[in-house]
Amino acid sequence: MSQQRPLPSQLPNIPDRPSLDGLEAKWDQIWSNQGVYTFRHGTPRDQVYSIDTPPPTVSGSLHVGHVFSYTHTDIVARFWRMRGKQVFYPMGWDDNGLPTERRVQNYYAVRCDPSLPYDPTFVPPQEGGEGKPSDAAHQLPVSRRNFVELCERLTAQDEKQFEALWRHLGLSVDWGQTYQTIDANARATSQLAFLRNLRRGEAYQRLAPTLWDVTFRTAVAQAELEDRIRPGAYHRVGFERLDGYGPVFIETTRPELLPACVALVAHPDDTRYQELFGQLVRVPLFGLEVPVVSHRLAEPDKGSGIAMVCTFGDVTDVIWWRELNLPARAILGWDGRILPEPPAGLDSAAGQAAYGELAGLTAFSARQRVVQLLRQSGDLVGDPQPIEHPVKFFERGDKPLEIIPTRQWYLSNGGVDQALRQQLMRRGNELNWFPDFMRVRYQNWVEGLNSDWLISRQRFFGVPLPVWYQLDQSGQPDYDHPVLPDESDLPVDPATDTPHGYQPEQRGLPGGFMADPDVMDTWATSSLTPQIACGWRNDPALFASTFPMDLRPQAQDIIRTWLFSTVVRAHLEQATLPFYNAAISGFILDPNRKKMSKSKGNVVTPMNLLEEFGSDAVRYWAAAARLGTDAAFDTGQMKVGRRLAIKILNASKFVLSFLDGSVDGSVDRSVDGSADASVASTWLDVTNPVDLAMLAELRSVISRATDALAAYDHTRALEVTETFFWTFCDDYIELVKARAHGEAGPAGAASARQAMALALTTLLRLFAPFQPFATAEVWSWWHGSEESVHRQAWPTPEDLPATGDPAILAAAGAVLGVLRRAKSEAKVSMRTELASASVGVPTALTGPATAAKADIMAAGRTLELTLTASDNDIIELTAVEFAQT
RNA sequence: GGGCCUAUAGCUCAGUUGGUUAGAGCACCACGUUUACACCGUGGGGGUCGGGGGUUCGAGUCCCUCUGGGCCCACCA
Repeated sequence: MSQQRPLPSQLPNIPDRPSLDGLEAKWDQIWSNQGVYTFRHGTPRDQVYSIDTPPPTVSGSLHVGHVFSYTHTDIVARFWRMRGKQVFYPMGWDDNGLPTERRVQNYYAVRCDPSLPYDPTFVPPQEGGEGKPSDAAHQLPVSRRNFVELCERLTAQDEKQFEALWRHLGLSVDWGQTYQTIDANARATSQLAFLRNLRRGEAYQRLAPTLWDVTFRTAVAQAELEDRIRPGAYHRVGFERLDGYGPVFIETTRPELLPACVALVAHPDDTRYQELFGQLVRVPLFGLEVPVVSHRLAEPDKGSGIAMVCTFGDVTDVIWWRELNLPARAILGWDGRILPEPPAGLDSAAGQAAYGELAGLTAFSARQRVVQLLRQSGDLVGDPQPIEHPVKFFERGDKPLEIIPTRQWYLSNGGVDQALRQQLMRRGNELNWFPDFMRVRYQNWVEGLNSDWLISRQRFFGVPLPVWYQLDQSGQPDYDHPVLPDESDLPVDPATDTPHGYQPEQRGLPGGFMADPDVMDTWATSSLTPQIACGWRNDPALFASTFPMDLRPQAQDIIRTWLFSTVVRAHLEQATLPFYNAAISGFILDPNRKKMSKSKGNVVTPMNLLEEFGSDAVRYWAAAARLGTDAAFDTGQMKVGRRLAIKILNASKFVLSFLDGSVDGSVDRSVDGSADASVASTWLDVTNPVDLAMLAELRSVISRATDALAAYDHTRALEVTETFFWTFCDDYIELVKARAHGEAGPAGAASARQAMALALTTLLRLFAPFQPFATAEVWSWWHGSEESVHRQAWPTPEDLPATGDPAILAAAGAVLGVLRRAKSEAKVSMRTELASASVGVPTALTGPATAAKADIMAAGRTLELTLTASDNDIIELTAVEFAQT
């Protein structure tokens, strides 16, 4: 609410030499104590701006890319807060998943064994092991619950460090709103959502070929794949025809899968193989008889045009196997090694002997062995032909994925159900994308889905699937009728908790029960960050006032994972988008234009950066880069940002030095109130055309900056504000300095002082989202530290008078520039007086320039100034006379 | 194989529906101890807008094409 408050007759808080040093710690403390960023519960939805902050992975370190993108989000948060919204700006910590699991194993020298009981008195054998991974033999097995406790303990330390960095950077997060993706509420939320999915038939179990990482020994989802170019070789291998004609030659990159061969396949129109379709051929070495079949996916111009189908060499094999109803003859185990026993059907003595040569070998070694055997038998034609080809990898893995039949949980995501796919496509179109072209990434991904979302993982640290199975009298689980917990019991750990209707002693016994051994994909929890942060499960009032959220800020590389999966969950559970706007930040490139990342070893430690340049400076660098655009790591920009912050301090100090009880520079509108109708009273003193011109220009700056920020274009807002600010400092202040000192009388002084004050209060608020520390510091000189600039109302054009002609300031600046150039070319001080000067001014600018003539003469130390209309369209000096010294 | 982004001064980038002589900052050069600021100020030099073609009175901007860089997707025998 507006209150007319007497201005202090002096402003004692202004230091003689303003400095940025120490502002981060000072203001973080004050903001924290005053709760400047605290979200007010119970605020109606339309007065809330809610942000689905990306929870950083805590088992790593923050790098400069985080500083970059989180700054973008903070600018948005600060803008909307000043626009009067209650900003819901939580911070999550992603401590769920493989990175934490590995780190805890090494740090405490333990490993998770879900079959073990919980030990409440457990003490880890070691604390602080970093560096080399300790091998499994030296890791003490512990229960899942003990393991999770260790994860929580370790990540709590990381989270403190992360929070310290974010505070130093000036993120206006409400630190009372934090969550962890492995905390009890996140686990319960994740399990609850799963149970609801299960109840509606969206989650289901299948025994099916699964993309499998042999290092982590877990299934992985389509979204976690990446192609890598790897060397390989075509091996030309002959299959004996049973009709007595010569052999059929195929080319394969995976000869070790010959014992898993179930058919040969060629295109139905391929004339070369027409007579073979329906016939049997014999697999070399292994003696299996397999049919020759046809399928449209076989490409006549690839290799010999006829391929062997194995169970399973790649995803095409899976398609052929499924669509052609071929038998399964899997030979790879979970560890990626050839299974000890030959598959069904491999009956011949020679075949079994050959298989025995491979059993137990890795795929790589088996391949070499098979090549030797094929050479000996004469079935390999020529030498293998080296090629480079894309191979599917788990994005975190370093061995090629295999495809292994396993029992897994899936969540419907449009990969199978075409109607759902169309709905999700529409959700992507409903969403506002910044920049808009990122929408295409989403569309590409949804269009390319080829299976439902595989959400089960054969890992230990994660949210357990909340499922048990009853065991029949022979001890076999009944997968078709899972035993589920009550929603009120969540979170549960089926490995230690007992389902209703059973006794703990019945675990694992015939007639008893067993736990589903798996945990959920980390994205199965991360995809619920809006539901977790907004209290879907346990705080309906908060949920109502914050969901769907306003903004999802995130990186471009996880559109297919985090963004898409979040859309899926909200669509299935709430039948809405989870958020209305998505702001996609780019990557940070090092000076060689390579993506900066930890693995590339070219990362700068963020805290060092913040300490060296100052947080406002680093924020400036980040703010100067547009959403969706990769940005260069550029300390030059940080220096510029630092210069700007210092300039804000110094210019403000100068302006404030003129303020006393006669000048009301405050536009008294707190962020929680409405515009003060009496604001215009402060305009009455502003009478000089130069002052009015400056304020008119600033009105336009307010409009442009506001429009830009409302459209998530923070770079534009910063640019217009900054450009104006430097003109304000370099031209306007210089023009009116003498008048403000009273050299042109009290009315002129009052006008200049009032105009400067209005400009300053406006500029500080326009800069506040970008330079929170410098602006807070200056605001406190003026209004005391009890009142934060960060809760002031965002400026509106109506705050300032509109009667001025901006051309006056522009013309005055240009004429002043001509006088300065004359002095610069004469190599004299800017203080040097000019006895007289004549300046030719384009006709259209003579009026505006003349309106500022007195200020130009004072700023240019020119005793006699003649402004003449010129046909020329540039401003030029026509005569000058230096004063005698 | 399909698609997206990008190419403007030595560097980092603006350039909003096509419209005077393409801008800023950094860097560079010159000058200046100006009581807001030496973590400074003032002024200056510097660009055939990636190449080629086209539309237009007029193209950095629109179209075609080629090339370089970054990225996404794809069934990888």
